[in-house]
Amino acid sequence: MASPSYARIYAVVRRIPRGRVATYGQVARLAGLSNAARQVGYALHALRGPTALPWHRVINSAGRISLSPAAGGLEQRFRLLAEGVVVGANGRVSLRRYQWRPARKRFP
DNA sequence: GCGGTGACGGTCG
DNA sequence: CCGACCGCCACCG
Repeated sequence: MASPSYARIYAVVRRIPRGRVATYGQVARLAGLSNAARQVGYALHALRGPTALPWHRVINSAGRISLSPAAGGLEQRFRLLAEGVVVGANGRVSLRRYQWRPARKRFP
């Protein structure tokens, strides 16, 4: 990770509980960043390769897997299903049921 | 330094 | 429920 922003982003992603999901924008806000949803996607993309980070728990605000199947969307779907998150054939996930809702929003 | 780009998001038709 | 547009902003060639 080259920037402190990435570190913050990764720290938030790491807190997403198993079986729950968070949106890119949500991660950005929780990381104390602003209008940085796009950066979150970039930070995750920068991981490339095996990682302990639960990157698959991050989806877009529409409640869908944003990553193309070939680029990893398939794996993401697979991982989510493995932890009990229902994913529709079109990559659809019910935010209503699975979105992570931390007790406190943002950190001081 | 500049312009294109994208694992985004909100709005509008 | 789409798709088109636009605002955003760090990366990369």
